[in-house]
Amino acid sequence: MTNERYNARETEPRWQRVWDDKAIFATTNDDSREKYYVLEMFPYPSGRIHMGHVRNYTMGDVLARYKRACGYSVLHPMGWDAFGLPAENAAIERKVAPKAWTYENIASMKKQLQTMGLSLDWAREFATCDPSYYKHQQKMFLDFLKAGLAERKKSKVNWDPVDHTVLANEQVIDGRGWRSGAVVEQRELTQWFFKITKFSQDLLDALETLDRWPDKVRLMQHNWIGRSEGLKFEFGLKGAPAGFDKLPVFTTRPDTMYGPTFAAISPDHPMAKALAVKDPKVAAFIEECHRMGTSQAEIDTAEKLGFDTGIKALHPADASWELPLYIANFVLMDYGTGAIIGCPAHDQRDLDFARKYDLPVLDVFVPLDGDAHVGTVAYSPLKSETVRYVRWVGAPGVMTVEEAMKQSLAIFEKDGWGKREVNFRLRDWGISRQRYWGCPIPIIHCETCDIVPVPDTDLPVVLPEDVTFDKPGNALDHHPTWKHVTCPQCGGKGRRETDTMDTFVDSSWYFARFTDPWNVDAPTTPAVVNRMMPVDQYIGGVEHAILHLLYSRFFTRAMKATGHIAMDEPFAGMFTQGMVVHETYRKQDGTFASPVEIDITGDGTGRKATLLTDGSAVEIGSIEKMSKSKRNTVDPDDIIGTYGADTARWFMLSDSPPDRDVIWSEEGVKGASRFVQRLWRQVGESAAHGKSAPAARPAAFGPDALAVRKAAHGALAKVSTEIDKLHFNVCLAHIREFSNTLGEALAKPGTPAPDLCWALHEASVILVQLFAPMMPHLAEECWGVLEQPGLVSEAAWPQIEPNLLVEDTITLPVQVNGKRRGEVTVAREAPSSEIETAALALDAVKQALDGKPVKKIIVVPQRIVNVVG
RNA sequence: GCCCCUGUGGCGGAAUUGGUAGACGCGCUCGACUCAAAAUCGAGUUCCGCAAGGAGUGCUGGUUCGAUUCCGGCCAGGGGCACCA
Repeated sequence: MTNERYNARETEPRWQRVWDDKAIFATTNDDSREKYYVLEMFPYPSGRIHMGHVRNYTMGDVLARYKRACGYSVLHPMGWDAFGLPAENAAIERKVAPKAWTYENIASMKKQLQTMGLSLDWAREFATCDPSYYKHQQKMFLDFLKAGLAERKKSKVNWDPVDHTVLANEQVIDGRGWRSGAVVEQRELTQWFFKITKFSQDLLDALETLDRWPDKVRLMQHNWIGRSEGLKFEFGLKGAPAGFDKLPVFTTRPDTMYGPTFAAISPDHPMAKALAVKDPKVAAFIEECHRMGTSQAEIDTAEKLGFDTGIKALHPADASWELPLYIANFVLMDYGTGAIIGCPAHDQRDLDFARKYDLPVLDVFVPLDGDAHVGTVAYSPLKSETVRYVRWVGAPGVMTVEEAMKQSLAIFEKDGWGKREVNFRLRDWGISRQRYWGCPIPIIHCETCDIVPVPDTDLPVVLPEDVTFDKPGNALDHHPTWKHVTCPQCGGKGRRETDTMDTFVDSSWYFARFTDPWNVDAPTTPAVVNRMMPVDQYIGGVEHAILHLLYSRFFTRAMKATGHIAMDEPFAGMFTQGMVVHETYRKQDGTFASPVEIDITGDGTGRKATLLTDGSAVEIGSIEKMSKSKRNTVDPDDIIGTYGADTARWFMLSDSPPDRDVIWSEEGVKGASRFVQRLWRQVGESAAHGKSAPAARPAAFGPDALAVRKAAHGALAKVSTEIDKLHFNVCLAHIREFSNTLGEALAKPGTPAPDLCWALHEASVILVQLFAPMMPHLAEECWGVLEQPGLVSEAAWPQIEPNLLVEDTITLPVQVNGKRRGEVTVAREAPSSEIETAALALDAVKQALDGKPVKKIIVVPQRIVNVVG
């Protein structure tokens, strides 16, 4: 028996070295066992890991270690999402080269990750800024180009004036750049795009098949893709400029075609531009529209503005029905056709516009009172006197909006005025970034040949390292020589594309690269990638629910189309973990204090915080996401240094369900630390009993030994199913419960009988295996104490003895009229009649019935008895 | 505005998917050890009540022998999308 406290600082590095020396977490690609691919979202090498990483990688590690024990060939790799703006900012602020800065950060973060004891296959490690990685990305870009999945087009882009770069729609949040927070401007630029919209319908449909994804994420993607069905038709035009004799329009409300009073086009519509050339008033109006901001507040408060062009739009059903055509600021060019039909009675925006410009409101259906009738309003009989054209099939009367839309759409299609069309909100993915620290786009612009792909033999196009950041904008573009090349086609003067790829491209296929990062000739090795992919369980933050996950789904499809992979979906299972949050502390001057700067006294309700330096009071504030600005971060190094990685890992998993936020608290960590010591003690005591246990398994077990064995195998069964469901908090509760039971058995006075000794030792071995995925270092140490062969990290998951999971006698609760009054203990297979008799014989039941006759007895086998009086 | 999720002790949360509500942990209370404190260990801890007993899963109706679980209405908190026609 050992009385020494468990010393994580000594054991953890030791076991990490053992695992490393034996390379037990290396995965070979020719393993014949069934594969299981566990992946956590790889980190950006900012320099330090934070608690979010600790949580993310602990979850993945538990699963990886568990699946390994279950006999799978587990792939669990790690790498670095290494391109991005912070490296350039560091270059500007600290005069270090982006490359050097990035690789130094990788080195120090890797060291930190290694102290966590993760079961990673480091042999597969790469950074996306390695030329050996982005070489293949450039190749795939060219493949996509050939396959029509990438193209160059002029487009209005979101321009971030602070970062001096273009942003994808997905990267603009409330009209601001996702990184800089600057108000985004609209600019017209020629850009490279990935044609994600080619897969709009497929990306939407396939969401149905992703049954191991959170509903929330699927829903978000569903809405983001934004499919809407409607009618596309054309207005005839009177008085339009040359070349515009028809105006195509898309509407999702064909039923409102009976009551339009105007038509409108976007200020960016080609016809508006044509008008502006001739009419300075139009030009001025368009200019005014463009001045309007795109921020949320500005859009909310923006007034509807319109300019009457004098042109008449002719209703497709009746050319004599002329509608005034406006240029209107609220019409978007990039949705539908950039033109709308205005029916003020049934659209709030149209109504606002009509009121402002004094246009009639023709109610198609019900009398108008106040706001426009939208949504699922029931339809009243049509009022032909207010409607210029009515041809309704079926009985006029009450019908739902859906029904009205369906019927009117059918009429319009039948009469040939328009066609059913599907529109998506999803836009093509603009990938050009005017930044240095990214993957170069392998294109040469030639004066005679125009766009020329860099020949495969010249790949990778490597980033130059001698760059300066003394002026704003793209350092790559500023480089004196890099971009000047000869055209590979004509040998004439050429210029390299100086835009680099959006860093989301880098992270859109790294999971596939992990399957064979050694392949120098191709991005993937088909035989390998098609065996190892898809990722069986992907784990990461919900903040990537749309961007990264949607791009990866697109990229996998594009890789399939170009022969680099044979599947559509990269992630069979997806899990979004919650954040790590912490209390905030506010000093008297209003600034925040860090947890290490304060001292907390008092109990749960009367807790008081004071500043360590001068003892002044500190206000304990709200619980927030850990952030530098709130100064409520906790450094993983400090925690691991003080308590050990196992304690940190255990606490990360214990308190909250993994998909919800977890509150990091000093008390909680201490609780985890206590448990580590408790386990160490229990295992020590059990090991001592093990020494006096018979070598062979006893033929029979007494009641005490049986109880211990039942607890062990019960816990084994529960823990197994809960890990599979990623319910780590529940899983840990079961382990603690089992430890409590074992503790009680160990605390019993007297010398245990041989069969109990055997059972205690068996139970301890199982206990150690159960917590090994969460606390692997402690488990290895205990494994040795219990004199088990080899490493627990390589041991097979224990076999459940099913006969220990069923009880011969069971205790059933007895209710009277739904209220619990007592319980009966009966044989598991006892017939209902016997249970009824036993239940009615209970004094408490008789008392509760109070002499009333029994109307009915419900016996649910092995569950409950309910006596209805 | 549209769409979605969540409401359980002082706190984080369990509950075999309709069957003993509060597992497990944190905190707290009492006790042991100690000159004392920390640490550790043990007992208790949903609320009201001395007790018998009663109430109780945001509120409110309903279905059911039985509802935290299913259905309707409301309230509160959180998230996503948004001049998308």
